[in-house]
Amino acid sequence: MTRERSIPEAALPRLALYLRVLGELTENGAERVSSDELASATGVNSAKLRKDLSYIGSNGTRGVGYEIAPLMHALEGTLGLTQNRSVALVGIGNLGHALVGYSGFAERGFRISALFDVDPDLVGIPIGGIVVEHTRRIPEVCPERGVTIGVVATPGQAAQGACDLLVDAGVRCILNFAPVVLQVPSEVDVRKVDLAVELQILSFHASQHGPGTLPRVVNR
Amino acid sequence: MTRERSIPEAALPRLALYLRVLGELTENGAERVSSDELASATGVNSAKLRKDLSYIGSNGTRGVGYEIAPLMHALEGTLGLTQNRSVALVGIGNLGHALVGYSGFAERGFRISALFDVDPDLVGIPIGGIVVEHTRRIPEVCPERGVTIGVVATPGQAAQGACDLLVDAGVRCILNFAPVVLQVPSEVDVRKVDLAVELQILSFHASQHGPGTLPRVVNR
DNA sequence: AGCCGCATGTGAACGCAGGCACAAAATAGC
DNA sequence: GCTATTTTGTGCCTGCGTTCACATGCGGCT
Ligand SMILES: NC(=O)c1ccc[n+]([C@@H]2O[C@H](COP(=O)([O-])OP(=O)(O)OC[C@H]3O[C@@H](n4cnc5c(N)ncnc54)[C@H](O)[C@@H]3O)[C@@H](O)[C@H]2O)c1
Ligand SMILES: NC(=O)c1ccc[n+]([C@@H]2O[C@H](COP(=O)([O-])OP(=O)(O)OC[C@H]3O[C@@H](n4cnc5c(N)ncnc54)[C@H](O)[C@@H]3O)[C@@H](O)[C@H]2O)c1
Repeated sequence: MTRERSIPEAALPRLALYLRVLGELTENGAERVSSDELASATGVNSAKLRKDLSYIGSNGTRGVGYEIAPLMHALEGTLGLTQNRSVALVGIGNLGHALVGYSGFAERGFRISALFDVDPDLVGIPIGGIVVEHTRRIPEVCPERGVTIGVVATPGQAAQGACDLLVDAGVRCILNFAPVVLQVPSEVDVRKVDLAVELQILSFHASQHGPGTLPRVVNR
Repeated sequence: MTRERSIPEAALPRLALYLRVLGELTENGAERVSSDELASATGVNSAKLRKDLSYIGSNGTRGVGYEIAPLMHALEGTLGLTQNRSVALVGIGNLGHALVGYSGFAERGFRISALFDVDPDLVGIPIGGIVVEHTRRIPEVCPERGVTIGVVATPGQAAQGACDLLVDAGVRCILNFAPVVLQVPSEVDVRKVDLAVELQILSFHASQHGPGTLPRVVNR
């Protein structure tokens, strides 16, 4: 097995993107694709795309292109999607409910298998087919259900505590929606999604675009 | 006014992070902060932090540190947060509802001022105090309400259409939650939040961490 | 008033990522 | 079987971002 030790971090989101677009192409009946086609469908430079694919082994045929099915398989293998990933969600509020109801996770092989909250009105009732457990049961329930990834969607001040419990439970990958910087041991990987930050970056660009950009009516 | 033309793109999320943490420090009664303190609170290298702050002008005092209040003001000015930003949200489903109810936007000066959907059960009823309009009214309503930023939270196949309407309405900044690559004119700035991609990146790291990482029960 | 210590601001080196352009390989056609 | 065509795979260069290390400048102390 060629365990390539060096896939650039910057390539990972693109690999996931290729995988999704390839899935769409398959639905349209395609079996092969060239790097130029896939590049324009994903908005990625074709040379960069080929280099990305080369990180996971040479799956293409020169003069022809890439066979979609094995390429998708290789991508799934690289991203670790062959083993169904089990996800625990902590904090079943507005955002948590939306995440539970989101079909996009299951489609990519992620199964939400445990829900946690501290609200007595929530604990014990099923949401999306899964009974909400009390947060204190994280260290017990997560190993039972083979949880690999933890999602933190609690209010900010509760996030570090939730994170600590997940880490205690052996979870080494955490996706954090709370607007706090989580402190974790070095072996734990945290990714943060901060929507306010996204808006602030857009706001910066809005300021730059037109210096006096106040939204003006489109002339038609 | 020193309009520094060159703030690295990579620094922007950090600037937003500094701003939030400085706000927390203010709540705790702090008035000054050193680059080392702020660096450890944000998890950023202190030299990088100082360089980031230098992009928006020299707000520090050597031997002392940074005065928090003026620094926050400078950050807000740079990020364009002094003018209250008006946000339109298209697609009021599970995710859309969560976004409407999210207080974190208002806290940072973003006001959701228009909601759009095509569902006849939604159009006309108020959600979070704002009446949902039909999507076709985007080009009319957005300029009226001074919308600067559009958020797309429709299903994938509707996202491009929603995006086009926003662009027609003069919106130049778009935050996209749908799992599609939006096509926009070059003057429009799109940021994408794809939760499935985040999970896939975590999944990759989980595969790398322990080669045979199947979640094992914590020994206690 | 002058000196000392301390934190900022930044020059310079390094490393990573992106993109061009071409060589290598495989197929199709003659 | 040989050549032409097409598309992959990649070497090399360029530019950006990060980090180190230190000079700079300011406040406090005597
Ligand atoms: N709603 C959004 O659109 C949105 C967007 C971006 C970020 N966020 C962030 O996501 C987090 C959740 O947002 P929300 O809108 O769902 O908030 P919410 O208040 O609706 O839900 C929070 C949930 O967490 C639970 N909770 C509280 N303390 C807990 C603890 N110690 N352990 C476990 N669960 C606990 C609460 O019972 C509640 O169910 C917040 O940090 C918020 O800043 C939300
Ligand atoms: N729910 C989540 O946690 C989550 C997470 C990540 C990404 N997403 C993405 O966000 C988007 C919305 O997710 P959701 O769970 O809210 O879906 P949803 O089905 O609950 O809501 C979609 C909403 O969009 C509306 N809509 C449909 N066509 C429209 C159109 N042409 N114009 C305007 N509105 C239209 C529908 O009426 C509905 O209200 C999807 O693309 C989804 O992939 C959702």
